[in-house]
Amino acid sequence: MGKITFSSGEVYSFDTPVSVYEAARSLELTSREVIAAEVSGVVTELSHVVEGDATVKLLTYRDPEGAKVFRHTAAHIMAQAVKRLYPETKQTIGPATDTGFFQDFDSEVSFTPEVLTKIEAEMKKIVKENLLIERFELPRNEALKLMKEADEPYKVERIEELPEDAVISFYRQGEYVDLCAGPHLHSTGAVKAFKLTQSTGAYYKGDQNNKMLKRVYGIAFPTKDELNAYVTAQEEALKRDHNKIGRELEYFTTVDSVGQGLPILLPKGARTIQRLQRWIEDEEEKRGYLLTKTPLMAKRELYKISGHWDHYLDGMFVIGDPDDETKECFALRPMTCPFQYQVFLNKKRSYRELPMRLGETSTLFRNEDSGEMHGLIRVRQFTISEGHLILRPDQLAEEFKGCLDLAKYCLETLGLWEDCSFRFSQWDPARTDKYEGTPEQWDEAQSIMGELLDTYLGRENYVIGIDEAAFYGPKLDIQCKNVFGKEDTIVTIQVDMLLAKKFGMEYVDRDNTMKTPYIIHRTSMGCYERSLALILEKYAGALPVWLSPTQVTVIPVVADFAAYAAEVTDRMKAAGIRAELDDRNEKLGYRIREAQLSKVPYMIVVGEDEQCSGSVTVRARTEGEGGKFTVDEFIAKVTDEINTKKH
RNA sequence: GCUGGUGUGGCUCAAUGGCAGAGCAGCUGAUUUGUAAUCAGCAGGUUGUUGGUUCGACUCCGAUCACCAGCUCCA
Repeated sequence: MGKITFSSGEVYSFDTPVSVYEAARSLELTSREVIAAEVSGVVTELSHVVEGDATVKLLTYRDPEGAKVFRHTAAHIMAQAVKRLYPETKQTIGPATDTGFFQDFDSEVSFTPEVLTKIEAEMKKIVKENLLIERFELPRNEALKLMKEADEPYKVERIEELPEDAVISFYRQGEYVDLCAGPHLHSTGAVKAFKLTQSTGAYYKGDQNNKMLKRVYGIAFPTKDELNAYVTAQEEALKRDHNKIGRELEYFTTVDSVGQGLPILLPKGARTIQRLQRWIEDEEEKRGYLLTKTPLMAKRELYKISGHWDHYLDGMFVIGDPDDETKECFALRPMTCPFQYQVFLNKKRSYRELPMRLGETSTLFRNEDSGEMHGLIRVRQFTISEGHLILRPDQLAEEFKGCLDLAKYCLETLGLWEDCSFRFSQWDPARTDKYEGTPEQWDEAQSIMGELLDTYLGRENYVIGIDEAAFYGPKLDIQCKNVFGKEDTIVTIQVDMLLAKKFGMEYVDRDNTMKTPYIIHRTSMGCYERSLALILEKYAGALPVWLSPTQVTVIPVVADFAAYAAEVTDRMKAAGIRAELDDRNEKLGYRIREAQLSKVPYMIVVGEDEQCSGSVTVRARTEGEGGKFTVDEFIAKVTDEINTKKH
């Protein structure tokens, strides 16, 4: 009748339909580790019955698809436990995620840590009961009847939303039945190690106009060791959290009376951002950018032209009464565009002046919702390496590439490029109220940008995000993950014609006609605060030498050598190295320890030997970089690292 | 904004309705030391703020602010 070809090469022939498990078992391919199967490219359960020729790959937890099946079953076990403990709870969805699983419930129960502990205990029972997990399918009307009888309104709604011809499947484990596409494990007994990690709120269907459901997150593994290893790894990752080490290492702080999302950059943080800023401004100057400096606020009238007043008012800090048209009203700027455009608009422009690349270290203000702020990553006042390129159509491709090259150069230099991914953020044609412009204009901008992205990045290297565009145009967002695995945009490059038209930006073309230029909005390394946060996490606080607030700490062994230590410090400072002297009356080992805790790249210890020979003994943060140097050698070494921005 | 959690000196934490405490950091003094914490003393708190319950509140209840995670939203 047919044959099953396993990915390991074995072939099983059969005359009557056979389950994957039976076939694999007869060939002795199963083990306790096998948890699901991919049959002719479709992930399914081991009990799946094969009726014709098929290729089969047996999946374990080590296969990403297998892990998802495993976690999904863990989610069902949690739902079953919740239904046992709190039968009034209504179920909604409960998928596996990249690292674990969650379930959304509609329930009066407050899922406090104590309640989670109770649920975990019930889950343990369900695992111990080792319930068989059975799939069954029902016609639509019977499926609806079943879920109505079970009083699961969200499931009823889900079935009603399914297309007419959809297969409606359910999974049963013990007394628990759930509408679910599957697949699942063979039984509940395999989920040996799990932990419920947190409970939060989540809007039904992700829409904040809907009811807020209660979401419980968990993680699950085949063994306790794997669970413990994961928990330990998470704890280690959190030690890199910029919000923790950035405060401990005194890069920034926050003050209640200053307000949310308004971090105070301490001397170390300010110094590092200053280095970044000078570097970017110089780099952009080399690449033909013209530096501008424009106001941080403007009258309501400017934002009415740009569209911010209609589309972004909630995001702005307004000074004055926005509804009183008889009085002047200002707003702090949330974006630089309308300000920097005034530079172009200053006089009549010729095609010969294009491309005009304008750059500005631009401080912006955005009135984010109170729950949005996060350390230095999401704040209400921030400074970005802003730029607008005003272009003839024939210059668009090359200049777009130039922006990509610059972003790549910046992120590579910071060491973040390898952690970045690309996102083509488009508008949502169904939500025209959110966006300026016509569908034709959006189609034009998006198709141009799509072509540029296909050419310079390759289609396989970016994902598309619908309804993520700026209100005036599509964006390429370069995304970087923080220590919690959450993605944020670090660099953005946007193609826009709408605002140019709104502001009446034109140039006289070769044929003496007026043309509207294309504009690229872009950042080169993005927001300074956010970049600092990400490099603090990347390097666990041990910033590359060129960005370290202090590059060398000079420590005399005893006070007798303080004068020599001071001389060495001064020589380094004269050479442009940020050196500090630590000649406090503390034990040598103690001062070394403090320097290490501060993550300074180099510390220099000087005593009698060094003073007599005019040398320094260097202890480096990174292994292999230390040793004994003459002062000049060491200055040359550090200077080289600063100049090459080594990391 | 919503859900859950947290809030005690600069930092890390103790005190489970009955006297607010420790270590580190800080200050003063002593110690003159060769590679991860020298010794002693001193000072530092209206327990985020605020209202209530109580003979009595860091502790219980309400409000509010901030911080953390998630949702939604965004550089």
